[in-house]
Amino acid sequence: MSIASDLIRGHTDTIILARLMDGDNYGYEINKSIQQRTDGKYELKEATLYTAFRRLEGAGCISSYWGDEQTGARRRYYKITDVGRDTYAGLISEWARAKIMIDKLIETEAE
Amino acid sequence: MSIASDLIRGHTDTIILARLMDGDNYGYEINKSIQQRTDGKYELKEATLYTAFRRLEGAGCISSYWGDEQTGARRRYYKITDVGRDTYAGLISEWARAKIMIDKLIETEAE
DNA sequence: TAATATACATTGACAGACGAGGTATCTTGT
DNA sequence: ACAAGATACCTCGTCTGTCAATGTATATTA
Repeated sequence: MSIASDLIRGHTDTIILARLMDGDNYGYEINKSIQQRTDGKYELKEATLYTAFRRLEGAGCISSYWGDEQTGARRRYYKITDVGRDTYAGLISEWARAKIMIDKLIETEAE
Repeated sequence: MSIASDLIRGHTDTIILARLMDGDNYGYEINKSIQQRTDGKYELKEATLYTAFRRLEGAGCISSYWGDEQTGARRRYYKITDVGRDTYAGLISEWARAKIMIDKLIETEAE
């Protein structure tokens, strides 16, 4: 069973930044690694992915450059910036707090 | 520090259904109990709250009736339906799975 | 040579959150 | 008496993020 995308919404940037914390990477490969990590249960839709790249680049969290592949389709690589690293750290700790808060909110009264 | 609403998005319905699992209640009071549970860190904005009531009622998850207060402002009470209880159970288990999935996705490679 | 995979990108529609604004009643302080 | 604030409801219009649909181009494989 798949997960409603509204539950993932708000994590897209964190997910992408996490992948770039592991090193420079390009869109298609990033999405593949997301699918692998979730055993195919989740993938970012391409439109969502590229929208997020634009957003993150506009915010100064990532920078991009074209790869120098001699063969195959061109690849645009992304690199996380210092701002991006700070943002990532902040999002991680926010998630930790949000998890606890949501759990509290969706609990029913003890019986 | 407050929590980005995009992290809560997708939980609004679950949060409301959880409160109604504890018994019939009305909008203003539901929102108060949400604030109390989070020590004031979170509240549903009124527009969000009433939008969600309409959505949940339209989906058959809740029903509503006017309270018979003799004094003070009128109150519209909501009651969870059987469909709502099933929906709540489904959302809870989906959240459990989503939490695990998100944690996997925002982790960086082990070093 | 057709299909599939790789790899990028944009457009337009849609849904949920929410600021701003509105209505009405009751209580409390001055 | 009267203003301010709390209680309690509601809607409209805007914004943002997601995503289906669509398009481009190259390489591999059946």
